[in-house]
Amino acid sequence: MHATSSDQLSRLELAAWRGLLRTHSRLARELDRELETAHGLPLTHYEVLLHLEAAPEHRLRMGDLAESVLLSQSGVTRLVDRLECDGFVVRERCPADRRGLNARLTGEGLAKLREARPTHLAGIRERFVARLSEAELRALAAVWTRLRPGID
Amino acid sequence: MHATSSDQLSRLELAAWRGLLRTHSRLARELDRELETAHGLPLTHYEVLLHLEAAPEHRLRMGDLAESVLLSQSGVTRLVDRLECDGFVVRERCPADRRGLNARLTGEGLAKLREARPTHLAGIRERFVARLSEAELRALAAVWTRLRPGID
DNA sequence: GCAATTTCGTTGTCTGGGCAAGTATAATTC
DNA sequence: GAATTATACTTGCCCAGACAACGAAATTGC
Repeated sequence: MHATSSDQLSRLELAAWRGLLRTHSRLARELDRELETAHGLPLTHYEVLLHLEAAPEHRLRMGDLAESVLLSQSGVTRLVDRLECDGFVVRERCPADRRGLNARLTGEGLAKLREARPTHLAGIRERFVARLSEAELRALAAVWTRLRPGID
Repeated sequence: MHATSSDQLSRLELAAWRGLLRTHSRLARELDRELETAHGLPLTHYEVLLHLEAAPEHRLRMGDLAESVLLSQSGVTRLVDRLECDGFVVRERCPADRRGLNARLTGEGLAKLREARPTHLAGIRERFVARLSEAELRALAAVWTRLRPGID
């Protein structure tokens, strides 16, 4: 094995780390392009629709949505603006807490999601899932679990 | 095992995929913040310095640099602009091909890199490397290899 | 029940980065 | 060797997203 001094990374460590950066960068770019050209839908938009579909009654508070799609609150405000313009989502004042808003998926939004989903799933499958064995998928999932913050 | 139909992902597949997105997002954000607050150096800047240091004579063509840091050419043009303002890098017309430019690391740039490196390495170690076993690191490296484009 | 504080979302502003067009040099073709 | 084509960067323009400041509603403390 390579020595692992405190102020440098071994080749293995470096490969594991830089691979994450490179792979993510490439896959995110490719999948976004694919979705955009096939359906005129950027990946961020797709992800909002997806999370809304999965939510009870197809609605989510703005803040929860932000967390789901890994964006800042203001980022989501504007993202939902665009989706509302497209008619894929509507904002509804939340009755229980009148500060809050629910973003709700419209029929049109759901239709768009269903149209785009096969493309995206196929893209993930082709570039990611299908290239890995079940053992490798398990290993990945285990790694992500281990890396969750606050878990020592 | 979960069935793997052609138009949806199994839980395992989903966990492997979404984990990549989440983990990358969180780590990139945290490491960038850390470097920025500790040394006033964004992660992208750090990466340029790092790749230049590793290059022969501490210099790289703009295009090669773009590839290294996973950015577009215009992105690197502007990134090098900023680094040149900071005095960490200089552009030198390439004698062999006078269209081209080399970005060269300055002494100041090298000093800054050396100042920032321990912070960044410690960050990677703490959040990533140290949480994984050697077997897991190997598994990750293997996965990245498998996912390289054009490899079936 | 009225302040003080906290929470939820939006808005103003700024910055980084992508694409397409532009400029300059090199390579190729005839 | 002149004209075309290709390559290496830069620039103009645009867009998405972050942060901080803000308003509105809820919660807490007294």
